[in-house]
Amino acid sequence: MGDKFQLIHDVSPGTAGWTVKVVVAEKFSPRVAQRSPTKYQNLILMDSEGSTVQATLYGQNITTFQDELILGKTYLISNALVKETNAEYKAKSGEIQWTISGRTRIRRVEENNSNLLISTYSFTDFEDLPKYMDSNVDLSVIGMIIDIKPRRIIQTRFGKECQVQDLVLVNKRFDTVLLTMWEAFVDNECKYICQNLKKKTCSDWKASQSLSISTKADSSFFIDGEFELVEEFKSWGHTNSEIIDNMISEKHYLTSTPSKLFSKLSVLTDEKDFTEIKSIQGLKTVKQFFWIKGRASVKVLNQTYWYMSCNNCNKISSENYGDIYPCVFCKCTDAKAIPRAKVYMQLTDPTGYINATAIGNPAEYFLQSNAQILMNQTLIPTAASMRLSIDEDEIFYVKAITQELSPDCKFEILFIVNPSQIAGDKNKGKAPVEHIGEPIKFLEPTTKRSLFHSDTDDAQSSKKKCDKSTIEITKKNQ
DNA sequence: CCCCCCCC
Repeated sequence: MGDKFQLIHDVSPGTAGWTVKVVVAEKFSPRVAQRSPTKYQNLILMDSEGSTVQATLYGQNITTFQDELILGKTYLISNALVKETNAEYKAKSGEIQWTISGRTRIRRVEENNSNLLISTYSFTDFEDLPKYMDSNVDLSVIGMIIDIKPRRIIQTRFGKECQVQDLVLVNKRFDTVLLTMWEAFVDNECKYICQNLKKKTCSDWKASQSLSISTKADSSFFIDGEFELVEEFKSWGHTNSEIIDNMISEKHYLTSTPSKLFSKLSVLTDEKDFTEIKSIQGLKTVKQFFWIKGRASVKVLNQTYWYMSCNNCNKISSENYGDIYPCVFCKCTDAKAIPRAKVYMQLTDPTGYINATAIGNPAEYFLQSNAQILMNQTLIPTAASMRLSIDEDEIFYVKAITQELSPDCKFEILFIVNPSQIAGDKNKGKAPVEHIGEPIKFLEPTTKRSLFHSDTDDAQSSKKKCDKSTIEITKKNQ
């Protein structure tokens, strides 16, 4: 890791223009907030000095960035939202948290910093595992996978059905342990391991497949995509390929496993990991559309009247104007970063007022400006530089988004129609042909889910899954 | 369709 970049400690709330090179040291499973339907995912990032910072992803960004921030990989990160952790919860003052969102710039660096990462782990010897049985401690082990058993369904003591799958690990002393993967780990990590197993010849695989497992909290465990994480196991595997071959083919560690030795180190018993159905039953986002005839004006002058966007999907971009880049949202490989107008304003009619946001065309129409001008404008605008209020009635098509736990609706202006454009009452109730706004598109509801996302998506519906992996002890192989 | 923020 070079040192031309800042370190985690150099970045405080308000620090500008920073870039930190980090390794994704831990990646926790996405969770649903206890007091709101918000989904969040915490990561631990580590810089070249081994300092760490907690980074959080929210909502849709979790799936958006899941292939972007891979455990064990190195990234250059800039422009994350940096703030002190909530005073209500922080253990000590000065604790910093990064929020990763669409405006965060993330660049993959092809560097292997696994040694740095590994150096922060303390691994428990397989032979010491029995003393931790049933103690519910978090620990890490390191080893090579030499077998994957079929997945199976078990019933927990609460009657819940869980899918599990066993892996057999071997360490450098040829001790074996059975690692049981639970729920989402079966769908994700086990599937991933199996895929790689099929792609490679047996000797390639066993010689290079190495991993470290952390049962820390609900953290994912490490499996490096290219299996380069634990170099030392590569050479060990090559040197001892005959013995490992024999273990794989003979499987004598299985026949010599007394079932009574199977005892879980940790069981999912934490009641607070489960969600009461009644607390999620009524939750839904209500969206309503309606028309308002009235006037609009900007009340908050000091706001940002634009954001950098993807020319393909309009989502926020972390790139510089004009740059061609792969968009994390729409996956367009040659997206272009272009400004998009945005304005926060107040709508009034004789009965009252609401605050509303307009984005894109309606914003440009209202401001009588365009995104590029807005982007280049450095001073707080005045009425001379853009229109800040409309002095005659216009018709606004507004979307209301009611948010759980937020007392106020948020309003968004989808388009603006000048009343003169509407000829008489014949068009009443119809969308006008000429409107100032985005083209109206009627899209089939789409789902962005893919198989590999099912973990996160299920996590919010069924709340927290039991995604801990437990280590079960098998008889040693010698 | 887009912005903002969000959790322990």
